[in-house]
Amino acid sequence: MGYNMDWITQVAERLRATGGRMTTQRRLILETLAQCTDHPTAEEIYQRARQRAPDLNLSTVYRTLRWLEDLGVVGTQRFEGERPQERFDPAVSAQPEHHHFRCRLCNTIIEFPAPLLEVLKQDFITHYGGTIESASLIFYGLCESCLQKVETYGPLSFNPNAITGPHERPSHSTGRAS
Amino acid sequence: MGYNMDWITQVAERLRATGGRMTTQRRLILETLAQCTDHPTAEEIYQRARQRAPDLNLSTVYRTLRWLEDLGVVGTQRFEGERPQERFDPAVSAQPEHHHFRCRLCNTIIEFPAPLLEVLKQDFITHYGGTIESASLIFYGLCESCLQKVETYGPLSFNPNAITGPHERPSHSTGRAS
DNA sequence: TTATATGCAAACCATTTGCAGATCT
DNA sequence: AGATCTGCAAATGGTTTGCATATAA
Repeated sequence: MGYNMDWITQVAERLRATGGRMTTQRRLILETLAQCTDHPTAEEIYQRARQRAPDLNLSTVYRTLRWLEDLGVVGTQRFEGERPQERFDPAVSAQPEHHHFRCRLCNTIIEFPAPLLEVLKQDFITHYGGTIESASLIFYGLCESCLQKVETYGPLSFNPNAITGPHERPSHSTGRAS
Repeated sequence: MGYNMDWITQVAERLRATGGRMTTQRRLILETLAQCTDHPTAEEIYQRARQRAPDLNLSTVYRTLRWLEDLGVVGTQRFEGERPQERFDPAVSAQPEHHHFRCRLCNTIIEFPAPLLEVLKQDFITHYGGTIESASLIFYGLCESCLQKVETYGPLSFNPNAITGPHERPSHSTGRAS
């Protein structure tokens, strides 16, 4: 390996500086995060990391992620239209203020900068006073590629990465159905 | 009563138009929602409504809220820094595109319009293509009133409406603490 | 009369936590 | 050695669901 080694080293330093210890599991989770190009759930991180250390435990993953969150190394967000679990974003450390677009069909997430948001914040403060410390902006829609497909093939159900299961609320049945 | 009767009647019509029935419980929940000036959780709606009908059940509240959500009558959002439960927003029907500011201290939520967001959407599409169907924008910070208090009395812990309990993650202990 | 809704209790799932044993320094 | 972690299992809390009964149309 050697990918992003600087990043891991930096995190390890911050860790030690706050009285923490670098363990095998933490290094593994960090390496797993460093390889992410997406926004995985805790479970996904767990599955990926576990391939290299089968006795890794999910609660260790959670604890490590919370610790990284406190350190400002990962961000978290929840997206609509899927199970209400958290997704973790290893990109915050590199680009503190970025926002998210999520494709309704293929679930791809695009990160984008939004410098214009500052104007919106200022607008808000002008009207309502107070201060703004952070902002979350999420766009939902169709990514370019899915848009093309829909335009070509029509709006059929095309959802390769759909996460299925409870909490999806397909039709919240209210009792005996017809 | 008589407050917002139009609104309830309108919802009832939409309901019947889709093969649903207007029941005592649904009317009660609608009336409770009509009186909301905040963004209550399902549990809060349940507690308020239950004062008039003690045998109302929480699952009925959930089912009714989901149905209203599908009808576009209530919106839902989750805010950071509190238990990860949904909050319901009866104001969507009146102002389809509004956004939220949440005060970190008193938890007040301010709804605001953001017409400038259209520019941001256009910006995004210019860079990445695709389409945007909806957007969620949340500002976190201090409302004017809390800002004043902090400026006057200093940044002590002032949190009258704080929701306390698990899921708050005060310090995610990783084992025996010092 | 009969499809639809309710209450209840149980299930579900994401996340957290207590504790005994393992590990870093 | 001694504080800090990990794995495990159990608890927690929000939300959903199956089913028998009640109710609106």
